[in-house]
Amino acid sequence: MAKDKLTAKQQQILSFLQEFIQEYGIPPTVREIQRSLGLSSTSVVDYNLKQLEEKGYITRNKNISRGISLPFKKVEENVTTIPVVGVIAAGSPIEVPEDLSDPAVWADTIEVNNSLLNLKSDGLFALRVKGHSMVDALIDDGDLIIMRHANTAENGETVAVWLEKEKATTLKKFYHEGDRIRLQPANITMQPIYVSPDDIQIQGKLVAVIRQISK
DNA sequence: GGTAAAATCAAATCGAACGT
DNA sequence: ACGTTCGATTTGATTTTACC
Repeated sequence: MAKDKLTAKQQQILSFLQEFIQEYGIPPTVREIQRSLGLSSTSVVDYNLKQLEEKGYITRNKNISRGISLPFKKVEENVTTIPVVGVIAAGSPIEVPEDLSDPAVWADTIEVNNSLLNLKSDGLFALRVKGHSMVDALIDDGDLIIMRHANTAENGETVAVWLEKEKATTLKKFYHEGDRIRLQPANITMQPIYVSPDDIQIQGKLVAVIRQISK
């Protein structure tokens, strides 16, 4: 696996590093990191920096002040990093977090080589599918779906929809029929849901499906 | 058999000293 | 001023033990 998991603290340090370098052009000192995280010892910072270094997130120059550097952007030019923000399932309540830029809400991320998918990278997020309501659209339990943020949809598009009454998000095909909306499961055994446009909020459109067949 | 309490072990943190 | 190291301490998770 490409990515080792980071602890919350390491995430904090990493994003602080990124912001600091972004702002001042130079990396912060150990003590500045310490202060910003409210720690009482620099050794904690050192400890976590070592962890980060081992996992390949940073590089450190020994003997030099401000010797931390980020190995040029984990995200290389031809790779798009997409946050996996949660699980989507017909019927059960799932929040799609608003602030996708906050790493804290990411369950995980996936990296997709741009040559595999013809994508604009902005507004993308991914969800793990739970349930079988979309089997006839080649989406089944356990699949990873890549979505793009959107507030509107055309008829026939597959969208993630927030159902105001159920307080849930679900994946369905979208059809606007007169003054109501039909949310059609792509599963012959399941019935469509009819809702008023006021009761739903479109979260995003389906962009791609990733299915793992075996390990 | 099931579980709460106790023991154990590793990871994380601290505070201070030391090195450049 | 800044980075590094080290022993002691705390915290958290895991395993073992003891008891009903």
